[in-house]
Amino acid sequence: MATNARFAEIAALAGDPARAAMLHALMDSRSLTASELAHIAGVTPQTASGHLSRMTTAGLLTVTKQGRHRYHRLASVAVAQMMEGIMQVASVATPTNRTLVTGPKDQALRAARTCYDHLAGRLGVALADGLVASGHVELTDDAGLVTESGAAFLDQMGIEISPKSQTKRRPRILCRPCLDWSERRPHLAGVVGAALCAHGLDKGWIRRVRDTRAVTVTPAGRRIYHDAFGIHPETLSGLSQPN
Amino acid sequence: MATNARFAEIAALAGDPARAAMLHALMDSRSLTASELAHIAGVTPQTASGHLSRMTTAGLLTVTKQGRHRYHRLASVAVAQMMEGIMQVASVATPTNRTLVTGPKDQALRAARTCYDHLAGRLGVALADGLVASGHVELTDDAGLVTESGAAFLDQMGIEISPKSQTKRRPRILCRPCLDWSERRPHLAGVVGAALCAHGLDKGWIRRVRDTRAVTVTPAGRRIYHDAFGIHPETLSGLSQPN
DNA sequence: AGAATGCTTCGGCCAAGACCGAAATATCTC
DNA sequence: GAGATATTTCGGTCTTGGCCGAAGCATTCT
Repeated sequence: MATNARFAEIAALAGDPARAAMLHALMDSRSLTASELAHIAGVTPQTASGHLSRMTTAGLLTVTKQGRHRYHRLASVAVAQMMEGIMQVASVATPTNRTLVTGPKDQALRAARTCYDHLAGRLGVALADGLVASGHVELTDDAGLVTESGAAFLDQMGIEISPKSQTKRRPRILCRPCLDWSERRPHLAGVVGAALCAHGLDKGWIRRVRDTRAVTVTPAGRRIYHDAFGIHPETLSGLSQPN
Repeated sequence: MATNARFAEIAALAGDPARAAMLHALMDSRSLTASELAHIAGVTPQTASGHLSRMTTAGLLTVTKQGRHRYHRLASVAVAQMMEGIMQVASVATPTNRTLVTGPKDQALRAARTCYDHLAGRLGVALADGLVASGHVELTDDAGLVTESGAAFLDQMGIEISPKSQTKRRPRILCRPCLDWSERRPHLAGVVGAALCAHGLDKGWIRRVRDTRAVTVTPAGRRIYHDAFGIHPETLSGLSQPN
């Protein structure tokens, strides 16, 4: 069975600690150089080079050469979604229920992080909750949709979610729920999730923490996320530590 | 980073050919004994035993002991969804675009198969297409929903999609799109997909092919899938070979 | 009880591959 | 062109882990 071999090949590539660390680092949907990835994975450049070339030929990564740098990024959203799936399984407690040791770095990720192109962690879940509470979004574990009021709300906020490819003049636009591995509750992915994340970064409501997927909420963000999105101040206060 | 280690552990477990074959075999959401899985994976019982115990303690599988048999099955839908994600990535052509060799067994899977709890392959996609064409379902790559007419249609067909947990009296019920790895088009998963699959098996519209995830359409199914779901007869004719 | 079946544990073999040091290629800088 | 930086290739070591044969439990059958 050829498909089985390819399945195993892909999974095995994700199954090495060094490569997994690289893939995780690329989950913020940006490009990193080979040396940066080597540093992140904690291996020498030679070793990293081997890993990267294997992942590239397997179709997990794509490379863009720029001068003497080679920028690597995930080859497709499918790769990111595959990783979400693995994280989902990895996050459930084992039968032996060993408590996962969560370092400070991990704490920051649990507070707020990007998940490829959208927001996750407590912030992501709180955003989804706020939009659901105000009737702008309907969500289940399986699917989600933006209501007409939600479409109007997002439009008013200046958040564009109707790409040119949106040929149908359907009143509601669909979004994708993504089960949060740290919170075990759904947050917003898909077109809407990506738009919310991009817009937040653009407007300075949130800011990336250097070298991680973690983000922090700025004062401006704290204000707008409370006023417009209805997120409780107590929730927000835990997401703004600069660390 | 503890989470990274666990991520790699899970992915590595799925990344071995023998284990991958076992997991694939369990994707029909039923339980198989250790020896059956050993046979499927093409390894001796001892080897299989080791694999199975590792996957069980890692939380991928659960075991139910019954007499001298041990029935193994996927521990959760999360595991099945993780595998869908990996298959998704594995199914895209590599840059070198090597054509995947598709044996007869593979052909049967491409025609119609179960994907954990719902239908996939040409049949699954055709079903989704039919429901979309008749306005009973709306689908994008990101999300899907059952329209009011769709809810009425399913109800009339005797397909129950409102579990007791459905506390809200919302008129439309949500479903989940699942990108088909062989057809590269979405089919129906989630509550609705599972209900359609279970109902079809129950009514004898489709039948499982022994020892595989493949299914075939019975004459009764051919009739109803055409009359009620609007699937083109030419599409259906290719799905009924008994083999 | 004795035999057969299903499964697991133990011990040893062996190949795959992760890793690094050294050296070779690119590319940019001065 | 010389030197610095980024990345790859080569060669070799060493650990991991998949595999099976043999033996050991557990359960069921007669």
